[in-house]
Amino acid sequence: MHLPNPAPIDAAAVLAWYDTHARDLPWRVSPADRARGMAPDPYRIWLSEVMLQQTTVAAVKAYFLRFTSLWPTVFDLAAAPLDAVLKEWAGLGYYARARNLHACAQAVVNQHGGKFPTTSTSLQTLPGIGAYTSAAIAAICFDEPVAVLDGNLDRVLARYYALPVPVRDAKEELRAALQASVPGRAGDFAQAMMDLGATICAPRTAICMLCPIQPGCVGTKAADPALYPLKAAKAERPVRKGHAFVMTDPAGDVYLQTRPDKGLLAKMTEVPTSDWAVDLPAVAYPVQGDWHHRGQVIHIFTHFRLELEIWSAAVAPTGLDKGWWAEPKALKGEALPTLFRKVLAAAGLE
DNA sequence: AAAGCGGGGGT
DNA sequence: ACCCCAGCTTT
Repeated sequence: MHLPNPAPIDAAAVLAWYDTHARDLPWRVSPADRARGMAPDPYRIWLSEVMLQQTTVAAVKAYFLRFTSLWPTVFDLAAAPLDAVLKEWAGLGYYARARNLHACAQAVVNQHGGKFPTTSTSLQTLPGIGAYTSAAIAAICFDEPVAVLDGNLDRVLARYYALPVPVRDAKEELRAALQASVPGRAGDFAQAMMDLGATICAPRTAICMLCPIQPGCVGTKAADPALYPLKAAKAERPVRKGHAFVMTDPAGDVYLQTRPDKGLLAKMTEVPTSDWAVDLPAVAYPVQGDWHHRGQVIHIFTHFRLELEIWSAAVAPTGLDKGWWAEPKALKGEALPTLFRKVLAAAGLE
């Protein structure tokens, strides 16, 4: 074991800090309102938590406000077409989240009468809700005394315990240590610890002087807390290359199509491309036309770097049947991931 | 247990 | 250039 006898976090100190330093977030019930008995809306907490998976608060805010404006309740979201949800999600990334979000809304409506389950165990059976999100919803909405452990908390706890191994190799120990620290105000505690990780114990800077749990922090005693968490070996990012084809018809409309149901950017909108390969494939234009090279687009995915050669041409609107022709001014409303917005921009559209 | 899956902002 | 973020699902 790496933590033979981990001291619990001083939850009272964390909560006292939170009472005066809680961030003001669109989906949050403030600690003062919570103390008055105001309870968070599980729909809004769920929506925010799904959006926040691997995504920063700053990026989420506008999407959250847009979604709750369009679909104020889980019934509204469940009744929306998946296409509309994907369009609104475009640009936020990890598009499986949007498909699971829609499926989850429908499950809540059709199988739970429109009410979210109230325990972490039952929440975890829903699409797109895993260990973290189920715990977060149960704690924040229903004060279930459960450990809410995310990447943010991994870092805080690795520092607090001066964890001598990468977090990956001690995940359950950290969870047990956090679980042993959860107080009655479980929801506020969960949110407080995340605020602590975001504002005090941040990835590169730890403002230990302001930290409510600095007295018990082994990382500050033993060494520089910023040394933690220890990093596992890094994997190199491979490169893939391909061609992208932007076609306009005599009316100036752009040819778009829908990506396959599974895999990368599933069901999102794209322009035709070649395969993406280690060696740049030979150019094979989709149809005849006066093709021009419009430069290169580089896009970084988590697991590879993509380099696309951009080609554009004015073509006759025949011989293409999979997709549709879209007016350039309507591109903003399409379910285009950032990659293909870059492609269209390189071709002089958008 | 490992791999696949986006995008953006901070440093 | 690199890091990392309120992770989940599939294999």
